[in-house]
Amino acid sequence: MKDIQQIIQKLNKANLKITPQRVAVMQTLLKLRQHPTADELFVEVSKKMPGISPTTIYNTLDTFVEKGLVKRIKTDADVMRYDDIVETHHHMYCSISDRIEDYFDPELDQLLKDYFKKKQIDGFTVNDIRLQIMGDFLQTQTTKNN
Amino acid sequence: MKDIQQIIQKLNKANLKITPQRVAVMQTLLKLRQHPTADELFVEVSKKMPGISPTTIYNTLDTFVEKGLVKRIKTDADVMRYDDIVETHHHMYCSISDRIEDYFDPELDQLLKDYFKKKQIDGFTVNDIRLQIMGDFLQTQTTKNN
DNA sequence: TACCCAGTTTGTTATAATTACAAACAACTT
DNA sequence: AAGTTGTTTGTAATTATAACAAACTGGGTA
Repeated sequence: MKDIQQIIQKLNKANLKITPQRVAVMQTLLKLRQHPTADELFVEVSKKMPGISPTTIYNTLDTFVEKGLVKRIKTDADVMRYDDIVETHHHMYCSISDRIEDYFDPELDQLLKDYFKKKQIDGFTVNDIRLQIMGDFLQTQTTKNN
Repeated sequence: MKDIQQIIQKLNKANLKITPQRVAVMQTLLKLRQHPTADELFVEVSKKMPGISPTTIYNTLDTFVEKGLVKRIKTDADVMRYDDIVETHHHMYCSISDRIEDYFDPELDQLLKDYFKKKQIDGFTVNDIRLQIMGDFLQTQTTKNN
């Protein structure tokens, strides 16, 4: 198992203690295709390491995300939000507050449309493209909503 | 209140019965800035219409989304997913199954980077751009994962 | 205008994902 | 080898959302 060595290196680089649980979670994450959920990881890791606590999975993943070893898909926000604007637009997510703003840009939409018309993705038909623009709102007045 | 008339028209166009609850939810959604959550809507609508059930809020929103009167931000999927790939990439979401695939495209990344370098968004600093490419995987073998 | 019924709303109850917390434990430093 | 700090565990709490069946109502119709 040479990839265990690599995992250990990764953890070390991130200043994390080497624990069997962390190694197992990372190993499983690397092995699984298809972006697993925390629960899927729990089930899978449990096969190798019965008795591991779900909490550990969550903790470990949080730590990994924090250290940049892993990314969360979807947003970091935690609940569904609703938007009465149905026409094409995108969203700016603030990394500090949980502010989310609309971003309209027909020029960009056209650009993307053209791009994907030219560059087909094989085996996939594109219906809609949504940008999540991550960044910071400049500290003018608002740090609210934390 | 002329916007109530517009709401009624919208609902009619979508073949939905005009109920005070639906009007109130839509009205509130239009009024609130900041993409409210279901719960925020519940609180806000409750002010005008005390006793409205949370379930109604959820039902109403689901119906609105179904009829295209409203959009859900984030994904339609329901849980967080994790990805061990930290380098820039995007995701293709299948509208039929809950399959999610990686999409790598350095050319596109460059394009977007250039685009946003040129076109600044005022009051906002862009750190990262994530595309959610919505569509369908062609029915080759897999309809799994539903 | 009164009636009817499909479509809505409601309350309650269930489920599922995630977090809080404190006690037990183990990795690494010296 | 021992101690401190970081990690894991189990349990219990919280939160968002869905299921369900009973009660109700909007709006077409007799």
